[in-house]
Amino acid sequence: MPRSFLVKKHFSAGKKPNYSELERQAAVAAPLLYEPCPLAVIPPPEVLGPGAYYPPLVWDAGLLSSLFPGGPGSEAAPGAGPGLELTALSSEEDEGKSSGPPSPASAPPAGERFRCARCARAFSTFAGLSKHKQSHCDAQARKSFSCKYCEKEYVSLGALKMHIRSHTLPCVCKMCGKAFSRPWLLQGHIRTHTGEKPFSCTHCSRAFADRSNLRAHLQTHSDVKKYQCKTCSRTFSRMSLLHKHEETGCSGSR
DNA sequence: CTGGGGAAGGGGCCC
DNA sequence: AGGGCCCCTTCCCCA
Repeated sequence: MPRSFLVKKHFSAGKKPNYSELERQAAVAAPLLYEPCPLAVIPPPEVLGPGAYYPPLVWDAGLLSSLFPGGPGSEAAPGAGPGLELTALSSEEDEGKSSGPPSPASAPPAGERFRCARCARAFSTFAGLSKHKQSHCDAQARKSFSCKYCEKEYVSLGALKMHIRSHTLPCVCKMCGKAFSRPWLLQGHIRTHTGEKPFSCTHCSRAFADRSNLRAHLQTHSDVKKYQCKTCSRTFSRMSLLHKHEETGCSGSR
């Protein structure tokens, strides 16, 4: 799944929000910053000001259903409360509904629209796929919690629920409307508005909003980097740098 | 081109 | 069972 899967972005690619502008607004909107889960809670322009306000593109059930007819949100009762919509988890629905919104770009041929995530065998109907899934051995059958929005399967309901949050994105930033799957992801995002950087480097004066980024930074202080090219023995502070090095063609010497 | 920072995603573990 | 947190990873952008 792409990193940005279903994450609502309100600024065009290549453009970052004006954080300094947002920071100024943060003082005004601070009490509105974090709302654990409810949806559709973007303050009006008069509250946030033009710098922080984005059009009402809240990633809620209504938008989901408009984008994915028959997909996320379309089955939620009109009066259903906001927040995490997990009604989709009932075994009843999991059995009878097709998996979620197929990507238009990756839509398979009509004859194999339903593919078994286990053995990749394709079926023209969901019923055929369901029947096929039951034919798998017991050990495989134990991994029986299937996502209705995609074809991922999990061994536990908890794991499935966690995964489904990545489809429903119940945590919405009140500053910019961006939606996240988990509250702590939203908290990390809010730091981009507030400028809070609670993770400090013990070797230099730099501070980071994210622990993982601090960890990556600490590698820059290390003489021996963590990731080594098997061909030329050159070391890198990040795996991504090593991958990039390998992709661009390691010459085999340093 | 390379290295580094920033932001974000997911799985797994613990309480 | 659910939430919080940790860790790892990826992607984008910039110097």
